[in-house]
Amino acid sequence: MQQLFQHLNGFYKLSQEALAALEASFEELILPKGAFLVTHGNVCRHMYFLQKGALRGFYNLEGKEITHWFGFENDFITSFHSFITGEPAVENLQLLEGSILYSISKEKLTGLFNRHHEIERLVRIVYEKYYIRLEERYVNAQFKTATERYEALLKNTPHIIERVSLGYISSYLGISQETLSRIRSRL
Amino acid sequence: MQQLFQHLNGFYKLSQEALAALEASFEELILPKGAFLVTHGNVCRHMYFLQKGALRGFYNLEGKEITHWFGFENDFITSFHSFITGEPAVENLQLLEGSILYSISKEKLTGLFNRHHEIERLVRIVYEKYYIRLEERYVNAQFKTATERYEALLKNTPHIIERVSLGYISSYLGISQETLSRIRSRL
DNA sequence: TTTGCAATTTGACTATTGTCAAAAGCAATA
DNA sequence: TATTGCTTTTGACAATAGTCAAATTGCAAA
Repeated sequence: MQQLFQHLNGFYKLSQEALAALEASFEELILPKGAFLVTHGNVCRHMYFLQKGALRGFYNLEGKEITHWFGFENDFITSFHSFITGEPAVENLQLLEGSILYSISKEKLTGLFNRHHEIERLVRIVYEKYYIRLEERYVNAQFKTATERYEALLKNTPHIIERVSLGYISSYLGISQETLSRIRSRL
Repeated sequence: MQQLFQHLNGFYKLSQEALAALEASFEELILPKGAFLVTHGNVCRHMYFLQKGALRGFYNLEGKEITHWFGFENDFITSFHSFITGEPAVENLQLLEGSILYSISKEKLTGLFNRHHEIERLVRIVYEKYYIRLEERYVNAQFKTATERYEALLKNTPHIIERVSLGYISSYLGISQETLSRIRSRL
């Protein structure tokens, strides 16, 4: 739990009381490679913190799996759409490695918001940061060529390339595996 | 101001006190077509609510203007990256039509957060909703073809096509103007 | 080591999109 | 009505990326 708290501290410094309340609300979760946190069609009622491990988010499009997201150490993870709206998730979240996570239900989180203004502030700040990050990914996706996107991945998140198979990465980059293979051979 | 309050009400219902505090903090802004809310290289210290009008966000890439965003009635507008981090904006925000806006400084907003937990809650909820919206745009950008992206635009936000010139729209879709013109002639 | 399977690369060809240049359409205005 | 400037369309060709199939590589189980 120390790792989670330290990470939270990077967003906003909480009081001892708030930290104690959080500590009582998170549950540790140890899951094997291949396990699913969220599956398509089901409502996702939890927010996860990934302490150790890796996972991918993917959905099905015309029979093919589209990987749209990777999560690693110190990421907050959920099907945001489902968690926020309460509607069934359109995507799946699956562990790529055996992982250690901490989970909190939406219900408990809402309760914490009511009792601790500062926890809601922390989450507001986390959303801000995640928003900016997503905006950057969006600009990358929309306005860069396949080669530029791969180069950005090499530069900004090389750990993805080291820990994830090419098939998933090419899907994540929105290009075919063959094209990615050719890009790599050219660089 | 009524329109802003009604819009906020759709996210979270504020008390009379909080509304009064907001009312005292927002400033009306009437600007002509072509005016800039934010320019590249300058820190954006305000959040805007667009009551009437339209605008685009764009940045320069290798001499070309890339339009990455449009704002219309009832949108919250800022250079999120700059507003949140305090760093200089990389993009410009320019009015496409004469517009009526309400503006609040980051400083005032932070003060409101401290005095009114419920205002911070409202903003947290707005961020959630904007996050989901951006996530959808991201998936569209990364995994759909040019034709599909244009069709999605027609279906989800037809007002954009009615009010914005093709040159901006093609840039927004991440395709050349000629390709967009050909897509339109084929449909 | 060898075998078997999955991941990755390569080849040949097709489809999509981009680029540059020219033409057509449209609207304000002199 | 003619002129001007801007937006949109069209044509010809080049570049980029996708698809399908086959070869190669890498790695783990036997």
